[in-house]
Amino acid sequence: MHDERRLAVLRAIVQDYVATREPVGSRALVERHGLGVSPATVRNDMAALEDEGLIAQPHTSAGRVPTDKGYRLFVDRLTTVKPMSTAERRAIASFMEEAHDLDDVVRRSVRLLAQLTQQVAIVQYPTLASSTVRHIEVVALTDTRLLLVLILSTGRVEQRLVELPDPLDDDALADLRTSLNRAVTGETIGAAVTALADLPEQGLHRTPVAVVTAALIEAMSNHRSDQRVVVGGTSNLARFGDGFESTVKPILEALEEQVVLLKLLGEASSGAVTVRIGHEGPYEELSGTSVVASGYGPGVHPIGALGVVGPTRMDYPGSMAAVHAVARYVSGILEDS
Amino acid sequence: MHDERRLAVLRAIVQDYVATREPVGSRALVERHGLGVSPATVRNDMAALEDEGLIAQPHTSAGRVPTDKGYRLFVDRLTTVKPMSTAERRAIASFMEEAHDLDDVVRRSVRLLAQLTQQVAIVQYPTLASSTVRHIEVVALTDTRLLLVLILSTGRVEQRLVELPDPLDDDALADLRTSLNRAVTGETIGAAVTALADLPEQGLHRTPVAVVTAALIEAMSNHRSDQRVVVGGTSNLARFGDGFESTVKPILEALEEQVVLLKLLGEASSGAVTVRIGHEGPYEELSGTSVVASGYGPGVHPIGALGVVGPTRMDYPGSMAAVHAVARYVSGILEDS
DNA sequence: GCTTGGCACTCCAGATGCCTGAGTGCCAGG
DNA sequence: CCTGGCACTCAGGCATCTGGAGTGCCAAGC
Repeated sequence: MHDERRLAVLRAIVQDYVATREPVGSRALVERHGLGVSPATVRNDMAALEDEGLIAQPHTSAGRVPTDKGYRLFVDRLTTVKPMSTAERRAIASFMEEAHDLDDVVRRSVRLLAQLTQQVAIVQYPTLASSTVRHIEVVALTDTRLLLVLILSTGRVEQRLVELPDPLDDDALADLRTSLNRAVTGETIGAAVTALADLPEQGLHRTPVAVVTAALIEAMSNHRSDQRVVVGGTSNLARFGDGFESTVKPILEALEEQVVLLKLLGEASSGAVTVRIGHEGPYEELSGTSVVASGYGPGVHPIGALGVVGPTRMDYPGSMAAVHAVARYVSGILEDS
Repeated sequence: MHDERRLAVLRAIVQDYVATREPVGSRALVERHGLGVSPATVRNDMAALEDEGLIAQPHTSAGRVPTDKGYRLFVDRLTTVKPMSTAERRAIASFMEEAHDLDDVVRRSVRLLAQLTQQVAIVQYPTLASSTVRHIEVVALTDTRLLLVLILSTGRVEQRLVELPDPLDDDALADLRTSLNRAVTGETIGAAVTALADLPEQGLHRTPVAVVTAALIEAMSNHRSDQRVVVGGTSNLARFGDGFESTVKPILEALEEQVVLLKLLGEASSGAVTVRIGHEGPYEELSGTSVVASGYGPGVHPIGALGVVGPTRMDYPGSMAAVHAVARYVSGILEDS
């Protein structure tokens, strides 16, 4: 059987449906794409595709719409990687290279992704787990209140305020600063935590040093603070179309929950773009949406992730290309910083 | 004439319309509120109110709806300050007191406001202009790359990465650090900028010191970084009701533009709650929305602002009370930190 | 002079019914 | 295996109708 033509029909259906947002019929299909066969033939193919669960019709005598399974097949086998135009590459580069600060990089990435894909963009900060400690700074705000500033290799800067039981004089402060840095500088977060726990004074209770190290350990191992995510392009939800309550609201809710966002981004290795379509995701309410995501980071192991969220009916090739490009660019920036 | 009754009618109309989202008629009015008069009388009053432009009817033979002017009169003269219940006060306190870090305070405030008002909440970080410099830390990442960390009295921490033309050794770094801090610690941002500009080495070009001070001056006077705003509760937009494209989309767009947000919050003195209703705002597209905002900060001069955005048809007394309470709470926290 | 009941009028919203066009499935012939 | 033809289905648009909620005005009453 002409299996390839059937797949071509599927591809055409996906493309047309994405473009028009309307169920696509056999006649329109042969007209808009140059399949050299008659509508009747296409109808037969469609029937077969429907049997396989790749497409469906909203009601009898309406056109066909791809199912989640259909989209899946489309992205897995029918998508040709659409490279970004050089103009686009240039635009990305010039927009991103103005950023030096990590915050800047993240914020710009979000805007860029949202802009490129016309969808909601999500960018996760580099995880703490994949960073090493570059420096710890201890600043006395008053004599019983310290600000700890933790500077990580990825450019992240975490702050923490601690209240001391007893005042600490300048010399003690300097000692503390050097001993802390000696213990943890250059270490991974995991190693730093154990190094801090092993510090001689750690055993004693309620000493300033003990309080500070405890706060640092808490800051480093606290998963909540690890989950920093930035969202942008929410106004693109307006393009979502019909069914506000049922589709947009759950998304807005999800976007407010960092935990949910992180689950959506999932784990992807750097460089590889993951696509999660409709029901494949962990949340029932988000069944009408897809997520295109990628890890980023210098090596193979990602240190963070970014992606876009949109309706299942979305431009997968375009989104995948954009996510891929931005992830690569961010990786590059982080590499040499 | 019975002016007070007319106002009572207006108040009743506003309350009912806010509650039901539907134009309110004369009969329903006398039934739901205990006005001791007949529907016919109320109709006369309504006609008068309509002449004054305080209410309007969507079409002949429909109930009445308050106009912007009507809401304005309502908030100015007909609103009795509804104090928060002690339970609510307690909830606010317990939720907020877990925050120490400024970031924490801001994030929690947003959530809290969104929760209390069931609307979109906006919280601005303390402005740089109203802060004094507490400390400047200079960390060498490599020998030609420094991370400047600027710690302000309000708890804000700004970072900036600078690239040096020539390597800087440890001693020079220490000198730099102390001289910077001697120059600016305790100064207001404005004074700090001039102090930095007056540093002896500033004149020389391309020295490390010159590069660093230039970066600091830029960081302190850069208005873009001054405009940090956090938004939350966007999923409450779903309660907005009808007209997605026309109402919700412009709001989502506005929420992505920091500049617009700041304009919306406007300037309010600390402690006083401002209400901007519909067309009173600077943006035509946001004519269906109102903003309830307040400055916060220890003294009378606000160091930041926060508020909520919602449909003109919103619960003004409740929102005003919530905004007021949160602003006061945030002021309190910042006072003793 | 304000209030009130009555009454005629308006007009939206929802229900009903009809019709058209797009699209399908199937069959018989090439 | 493709194709043209044909009967069938059904959503969506359009017109029509009706009920009900609400109004404005007027004349009578307190």
